Amino acid sequence: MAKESEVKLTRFELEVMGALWELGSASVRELQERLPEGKRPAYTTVQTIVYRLEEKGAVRRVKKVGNAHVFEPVVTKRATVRRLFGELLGFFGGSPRAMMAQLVEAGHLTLEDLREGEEALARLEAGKGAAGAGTDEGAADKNASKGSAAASRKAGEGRGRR
Amino acid sequence: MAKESEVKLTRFELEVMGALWELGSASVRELQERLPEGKRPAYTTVQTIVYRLEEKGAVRRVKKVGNAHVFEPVVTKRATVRRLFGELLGFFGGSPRAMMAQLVEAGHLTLEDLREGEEALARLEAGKGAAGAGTDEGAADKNASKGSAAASRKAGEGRGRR
DNA sequence: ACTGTCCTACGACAGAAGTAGTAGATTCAA
DNA sequence: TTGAATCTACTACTTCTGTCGTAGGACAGT
Repeated sequence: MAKESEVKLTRFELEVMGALWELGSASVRELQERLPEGKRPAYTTVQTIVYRLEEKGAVRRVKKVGNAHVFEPVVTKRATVRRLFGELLGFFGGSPRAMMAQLVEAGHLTLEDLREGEEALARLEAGKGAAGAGTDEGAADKNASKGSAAASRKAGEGRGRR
Repeated sequence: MAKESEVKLTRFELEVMGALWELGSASVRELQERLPEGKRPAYTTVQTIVYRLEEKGAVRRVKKVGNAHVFEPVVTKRATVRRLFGELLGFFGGSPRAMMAQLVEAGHLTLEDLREGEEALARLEAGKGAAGAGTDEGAADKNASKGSAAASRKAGEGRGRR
């Protein structure tokens, strides 16, 4: 079985995926508008990226709103972060410890951050043993942190004609 | 001043830099041989990468051993890890905490790893206040974890004749 | 002085990535 | 039914990356 987490994404593709993970699902235009002002490419540029992401199997179109396709992530943020984290680890001989040390020394991680990690660990310990928990994976992240305002704007809003 | 940490490195370039950070300084051949067997490209391929790294200002040639140039990193591992880590953070809205949580949940970080972080932090607390500590940066990492056996092999070894 | 080995400097290329324009189909509101 | 506003599906181009090959220079040993 072709591991979905095998897909290699470029920086820009990751950028778009990031937006998509946030929105949960979105149209090309929504994704474009979600990109930081500074580096916001033309609509068709984003479209191309989305198409390529589709070819790579990282996203898929789920429905149409108005005449626009709405895309949804296929590869999870989790799986992707895993991969990227792994690459980072590579620089430390695969030792998370060595990495932690440097991150802390460089001031990227505070005591609170570490504590949070421990708490997460505790939470995990507590709520496990039940149904298939653990490394889950499988479907797109449902952890859309912010407003999952998919399909808003003008694209298919107050249209009920016919 | 042009931030040296601004240099964008590709995956493969990072791979080579990783080898160079380990060795401290090395010739093209040494770098090539340090790459994992599976994906060890031709000598000239590595050479090209090194040249491009030189153009980007990520490495520089420090001397010649025999007739081979010896390169040394200019951008630090630390600065690079910082950048990459920052990119990862981007997926979590810049919140190290959120990231820690996910990393822990995904089983990438164990309690020991977190502890190590805390210890590093403690060490930091303890040994600070003295000479220029802190976020240092500036010169190439001197933390060559393993054998900094730069310039070994045949390239300029047992050649003392004339 | 000759020769084999190892480097360096370039030059080439194919494929990936980034960036967009265009023609034609859809949709929506008058 | 018309027209403006959008989209989609291509097509195109330029850079960037990954990969090498080759010609010619340096050296070390014979």
